[in-house]
Amino acid sequence: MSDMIRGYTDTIILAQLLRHDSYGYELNKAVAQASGGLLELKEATLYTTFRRLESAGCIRSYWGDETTGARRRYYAITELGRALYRENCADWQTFKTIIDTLLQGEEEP
Amino acid sequence: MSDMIRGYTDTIILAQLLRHDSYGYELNKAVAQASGGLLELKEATLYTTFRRLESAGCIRSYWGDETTGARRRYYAITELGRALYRENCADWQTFKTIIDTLLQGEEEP
DNA sequence: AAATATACATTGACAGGCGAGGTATCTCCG
DNA sequence: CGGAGATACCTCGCCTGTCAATGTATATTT
Repeated sequence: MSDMIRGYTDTIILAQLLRHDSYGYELNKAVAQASGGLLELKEATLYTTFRRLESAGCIRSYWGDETTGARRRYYAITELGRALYRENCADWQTFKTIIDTLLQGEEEP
Repeated sequence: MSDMIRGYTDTIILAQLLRHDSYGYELNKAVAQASGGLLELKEATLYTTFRRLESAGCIRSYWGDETTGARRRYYAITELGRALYRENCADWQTFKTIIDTLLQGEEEP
């Protein structure tokens, strides 16, 4: 079930941008690589998430000054984005504990 | 963000039914209690999930023989349900590792 | 008689993920 | 030169799972 990913794309992207500014294509590769190829954001998801995060004021974008190759839109995390990231990480820790507890399905003796 | 829960209701329910047959209302309370009140399935979600799992052959239902009080529809996990549960648990372990890795957003030195 | 708890169920809205499709640039190979 | 493939961006529309709202019925408590 790949809708486990639901609700994490935001945080995953924010985590990457926390390291350094990045652009869609690169960020996507970084995520794929960091997850050992197990998880990759789909382009449609990636870009709609960028839009969402930007209009929420969690990231901001600017065009790179490539003199060659395709243009790149870079994204940077904002202070609001950092706050959201911290909150989401805390939520993740809590959630993890809850699910771990709930998934201890043990049969009757 | 409560759409972290997305994709786990199935597994949570299956985990409960693995312990013993149960019915909606009771199962719901059990989950709420087990999670320390931090997570509760909404009734609409609960019942639509029952429908989904049943038509997928992962659970089966039967009416309780209450002589008093409201009628109860009990659910039991099937072999298919057990298989799904095992699979989902494995997925959860994998997913947990991936997210933990990805959320290590460290700033540049 | 009314409120509360138990117990089940459906409808319709909403949001996020994503398949499919599209644009443009640059490099490499034959 | 032409075509394939990588880089790089973007959008439309569908699908699916969650959930607020609403409704039913029974039993107990006040």
